[in-house]
Amino acid sequence: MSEMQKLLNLKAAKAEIRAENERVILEAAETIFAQHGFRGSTMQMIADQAELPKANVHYYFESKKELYRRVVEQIFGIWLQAADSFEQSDNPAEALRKYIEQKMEVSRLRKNGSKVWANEVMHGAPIIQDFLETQLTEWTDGRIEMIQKWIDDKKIRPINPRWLLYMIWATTQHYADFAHQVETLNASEPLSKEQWEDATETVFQIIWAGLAPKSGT
Amino acid sequence: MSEMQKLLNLKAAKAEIRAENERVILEAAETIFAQHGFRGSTMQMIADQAELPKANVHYYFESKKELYRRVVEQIFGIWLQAADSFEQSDNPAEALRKYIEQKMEVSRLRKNGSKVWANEVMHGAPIIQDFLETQLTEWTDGRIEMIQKWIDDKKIRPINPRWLLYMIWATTQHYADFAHQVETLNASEPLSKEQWEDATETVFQIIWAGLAPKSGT
DNA sequence: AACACAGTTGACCAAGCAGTCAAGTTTGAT
DNA sequence: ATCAAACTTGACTGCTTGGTCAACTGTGTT
Repeated sequence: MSEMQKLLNLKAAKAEIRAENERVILEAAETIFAQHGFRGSTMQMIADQAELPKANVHYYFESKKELYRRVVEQIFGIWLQAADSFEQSDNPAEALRKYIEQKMEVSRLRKNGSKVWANEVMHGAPIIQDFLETQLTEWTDGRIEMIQKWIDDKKIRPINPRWLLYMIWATTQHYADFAHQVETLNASEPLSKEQWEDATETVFQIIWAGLAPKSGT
Repeated sequence: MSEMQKLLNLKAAKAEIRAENERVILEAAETIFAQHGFRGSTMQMIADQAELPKANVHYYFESKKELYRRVVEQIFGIWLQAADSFEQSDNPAEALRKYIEQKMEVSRLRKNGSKVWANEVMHGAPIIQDFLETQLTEWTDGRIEMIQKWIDDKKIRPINPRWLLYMIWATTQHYADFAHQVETLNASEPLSKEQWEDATETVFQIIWAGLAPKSGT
């Protein structure tokens, strides 16, 4: 083994421990922050969820704020990833279907992330204001332009694209952020696979029927 | 003045002070809870917002939880009031328009209330679970029946009424709960009167066009 | 003037919490 | 065996905060 190789092995082994622990803590933190909000969560709760001593959590993340910021950043990544599905087709019906399906899937599988994001925005986005002002603004403006083009090409009826986007965000995220209410109104049972599919289809159907130009024109 | 009259005057004067102070504190609490969540809000913040000493707030409300419960109950009242507008017409288009308009109006004028409600539900509704299980369930089931009748009468296309209701709730409440995001994406300006009207109209248009039976059938 | 009683308030306290620290342990290299 | 460096952890600390309390004020009655 060369000097370099040894060093790399050591570094790699240590890096793996670090990576794994950070992953575990971030996952635990997402769960706890989603359930109790930032102030309602304690480092002890997060440590217990991660099955680590509290001091160990502080070893990997300087402060509660820092940990929270990392959780929120991760979520924004997922949000952007889902957003890509908007680009996968030039056909409005297909693009919208893909996007709605993807957002519903995120709501189903990453409920906690969605809740943390909602909480953060609801409280004035103290941590992620810059994301909103830069990346989210750019993405939104781009999508609005795209939808406007569909309107100009008479592929969909003329509506304000911005309110359409908000409608899709709101409707799909509702199933994550208000999951507890949705469950309570479903006889306190989580939605079944069939119900998720039905809800997704219904959301798409209503929005698409609401946008499609009158047939025959 | 009779004995009775005197007593009543005194009682009335005192009751008024109490009523007024409770009103002021509840309003302050709604604002603070909306901004910071339950745990993020301190009694001191609420007292400052109400321009009263902290001990005085405790004189009128036994505990932070009690105060919070009162705020949430008040909001549920507003929610139910808005819900009534669903009943004002037998015509689906009119009933839906009224309901959407009403919910958007609540989002505009009672933003804070909506946020507190969202927060409460997102955290598992620890305080208002009974409301969800009784009143909200009953109301929802009633409305679903009503919408199902519209479908049976071919007044609207066949969709799952439940997902439609969630769509309306989500979309309209989005403008309150995510007001900060909406503002940031509006060049950090609150929506103008025209924008509120336009958004309301767009929401109704998309949903109604999404529901209306194909013309000619 | 004396009293009753609701309302007001500054000062205080005990609990809970984020963050620190110093004394450990583990792992791989020499 | 020894060392270095990353990782682990129980015990501790200072600050924040919900809630209490006892003294005080204002008002209307007798």
